[in-house]
Amino acid sequence: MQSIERAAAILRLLARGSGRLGVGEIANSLELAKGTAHGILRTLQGVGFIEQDTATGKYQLGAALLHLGTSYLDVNELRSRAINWADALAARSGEAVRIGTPLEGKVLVVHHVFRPDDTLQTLDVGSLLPLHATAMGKVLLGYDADLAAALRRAELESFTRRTLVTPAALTRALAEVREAGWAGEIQEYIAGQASIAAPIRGHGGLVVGAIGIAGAAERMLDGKGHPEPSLVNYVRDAARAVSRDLGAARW
Amino acid sequence: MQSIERAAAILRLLARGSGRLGVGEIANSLELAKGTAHGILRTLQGVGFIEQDTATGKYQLGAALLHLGTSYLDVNELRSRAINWADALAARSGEAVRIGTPLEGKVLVVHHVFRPDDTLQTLDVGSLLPLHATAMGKVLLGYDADLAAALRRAELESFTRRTLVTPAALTRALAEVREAGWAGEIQEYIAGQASIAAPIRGHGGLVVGAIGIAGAAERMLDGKGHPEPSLVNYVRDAARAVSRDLGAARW
DNA sequence: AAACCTCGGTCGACAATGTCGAACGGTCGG
DNA sequence: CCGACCGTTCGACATTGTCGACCGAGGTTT
Repeated sequence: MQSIERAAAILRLLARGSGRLGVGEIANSLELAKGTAHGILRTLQGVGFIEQDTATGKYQLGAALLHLGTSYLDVNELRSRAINWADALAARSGEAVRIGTPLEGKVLVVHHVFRPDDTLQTLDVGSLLPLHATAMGKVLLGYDADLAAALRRAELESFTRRTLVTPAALTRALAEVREAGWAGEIQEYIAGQASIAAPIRGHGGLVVGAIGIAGAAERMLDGKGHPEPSLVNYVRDAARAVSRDLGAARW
Repeated sequence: MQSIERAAAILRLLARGSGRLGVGEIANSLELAKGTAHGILRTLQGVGFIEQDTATGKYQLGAALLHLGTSYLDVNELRSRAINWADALAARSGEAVRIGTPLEGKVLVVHHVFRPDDTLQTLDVGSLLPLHATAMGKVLLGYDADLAAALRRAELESFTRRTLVTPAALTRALAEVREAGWAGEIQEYIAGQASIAAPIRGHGGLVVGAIGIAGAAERMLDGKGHPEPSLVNYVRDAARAVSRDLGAARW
């Protein structure tokens, strides 16, 4: 059903570009005839998925998507089961908690609990984080061979001096994740920040997501520069609890 | 482009039903052949807009929609311009602030600032509120004749004893809104709650949204049971400020 | 001020594409 | 064990989306 696929590609393009795009730019990016692109755009506008700036004639994402997106949150079982455990984990660890699931070669944040007592934070439910530079991403990569294989074909973007950018380093890290049953990340995504995450398993023991905490490196690490063991245990306990709620038998 | 329209109808259906639906149910609701519905569903699944429960075979909304929805928030000019004024309004009024825009005969909440000092609230960005039972909705209806005409063909749902359910009462209320330049609502949506809202105007003075506060009726009303004048002024000032930011010349 | 370019939008002919209904195989309930 | 129901597959048909050339408006350059 190629017209729907093309429509989806247009929406993804508009979401990535973070701005307004014209018919010509869209048709060019997707290698479509201008007329074809125009037809799809007009239909998407009709259903409210995109809006057109009356002044410039350019297109941007539409309001109907916001409602669909939050409706997804209501239905998402991973999120609804994890929500209580996430609050508890935030209270025990004193750090911000996130729950993520893979999407388009990134980690989609489906839930986010702010760090207790710190009010100036922005909610990043719906944002996409890199797979190779976050603890949640490493967990998902470690337990999903397809995901790891897909990433190996792409270039590993560097965010800080400590980001793992070579496939060899990443492969080694993922093996450690599988052995340990959890993942850590120290200043590989944001300088001064570290994170810890563990896998959430669904029905048959399959990893469907990850739960993790993130915060200032000095709070997350012990004297030897490793992730604080007590925090690791909090995260692993939370992950196991959520997995149990989801029906994963013996994890 | 009917296949895209049908795909959008399926997504709306899944968002409304707040649960998983089977191929048969979807095909029935939309009066499609089962085979046709299946084709669209499989494509939507391919692009991540829906997911299929492996156990029951039923379909639900997918993760890609969450990212698109939050991407919409990033590009929405109404929201980005209003965000600072909304914080100020919340601080001055001491109440929760919402910004809304019309969508599918409802009010879509595009921004929400919690009431200061009260932490136990749920973020309802992305939710849909009724047009006829909220102050924001009345504002949008008062300044958009098409919207009001569309609602007149539908039944007015009753939420509390005070909800306006007759077209005559609503028409009268909307006339008052236009005359006063703001709208109030007292226990018409949720018992014990009241709200005040004012219109936000875009470029040519056209009303593109509404900003309002909502809270416990005893805090929102003066001795005579009317919306507290000082709060009304705070809301109107905020609405004017946002309108100015959006380029509305002399409002 | 006139010529030019770029942009979003329109149109009509062609065929690729999505539609439909019937048939298949699985599971669940009686 | 039978029957009903479900998601899925398949192939023939024609509807529907695709394409590229053309149009007119707005802005820029000459």
